[in-house]
Amino acid sequence: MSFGRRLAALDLTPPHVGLLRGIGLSPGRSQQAIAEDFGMPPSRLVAFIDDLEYAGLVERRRDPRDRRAHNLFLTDKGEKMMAKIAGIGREAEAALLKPLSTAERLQLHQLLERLMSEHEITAHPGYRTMKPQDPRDLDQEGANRPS
Amino acid sequence: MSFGRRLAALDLTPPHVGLLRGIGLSPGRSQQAIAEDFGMPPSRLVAFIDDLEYAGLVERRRDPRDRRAHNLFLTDKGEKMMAKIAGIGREAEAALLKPLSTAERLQLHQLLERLMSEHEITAHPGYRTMKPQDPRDLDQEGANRPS
DNA sequence: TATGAATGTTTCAGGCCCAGAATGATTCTT
DNA sequence: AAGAATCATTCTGGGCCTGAAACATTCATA
Repeated sequence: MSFGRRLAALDLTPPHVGLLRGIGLSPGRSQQAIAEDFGMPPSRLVAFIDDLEYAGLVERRRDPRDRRAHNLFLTDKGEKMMAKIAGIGREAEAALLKPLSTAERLQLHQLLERLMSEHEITAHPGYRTMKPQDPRDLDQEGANRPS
Repeated sequence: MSFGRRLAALDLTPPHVGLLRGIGLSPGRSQQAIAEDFGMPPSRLVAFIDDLEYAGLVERRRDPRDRRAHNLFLTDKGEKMMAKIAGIGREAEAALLKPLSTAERLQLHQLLERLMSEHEITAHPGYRTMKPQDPRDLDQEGANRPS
C-alpha cells in the first residue's frame, strides 16, 4: 500500500505529516517561523496546527518572552506518531523498490540524488519540511517520501 | 523551466493537457467515455471541455446517431498545440536530465520503467490519459483531517 | 404509437481548500 | 505614554470538486 493511503488511514494528510516532522526536528519555534519554512501563509498554518493539536500530536505554548507568539512542540503522542510514520515510510519504500535488486536500488538512489542536488530540489513539495539546503533533509528520506 | 510552468504560460493545466492528448489519441468519443477513461465524473469534465473549446483546441460535435451525445475532436489548432506541447515536453525532459550522461539517462529510464510496469502505473496522475486498472494508483484521498 | 424508464450532458448546490485583508492582543520605539 | 510594528487568529471571497437535480433525447414495451 502506498505511503499516502496509509497516512490517510491514520487521518493524516501529507502536509500534516510534513509539519509534524518539521516541528519534531526543531521544536519550540513560532508558528510564523514554521509557516515561513514551509512556504505557507501563517493564516493557513493555523488550521493545520488546530488539527494536530486537536489530535493531541502537537502543543502550542505561549512564548514567555513574547506572549503574542505560540511556540510549537510535539507531545509524547506526537513523538510516537512520528516513529510510526517513519516505519510506514520504510515499509512503503521497501514495497516500491521491491522489484529492484540492492545494486539497482543504490543506482536509482544515486541518480535521483544527483538530479535533486543539481536542480536544488530538496523534497516533494507536499512533504516539504525544511527550508531548502538543509542537509539533514537528505538523510532521512525514508520517512518522508511520496509512495 | 519546468514542464508545468511552460504549460501555465500557454494557459493550460496538466489536466487540460492530459485531456487534449486523450482526445487526440482516440478522437470522436463521447464525453462520458472520456470522463470514464480519466476517472472523473462527467459533470467535472464539462468545465474542462468548455475551456478547451473556448480556446479553440477542441470541438464538440453532436453524434448523429445519438443526438444526446457530444463527440470530441481536436481542431487543427488543437493538433498544432499538441505538437507544440510535445516539443515542450522534450525540452523540459532534456533540461531535467542534463546533469546525467547518456548512459545514466538510459539507466534511469530503465529503472523507472521497471518500477512502473511492476506497479502497473501508466503515467503521472496529473497527466493520466488512460484508465488505470487499479484505483490504488490514484491516491487522491480528498479531504481528510486528523480527528 | 404512446408512455415511462434510461441515458448523455449540463446546471446547480454545497463543501473544502486556499490567499490575503482585517482584527485583537502584545511588544517595540521614541 | 502613544503610536507603529508584530504574532496569531478570524473573516471574506474565489477556485475546484462531487453528487444531485434538470433537460433533451433515445430506448423498451405494451
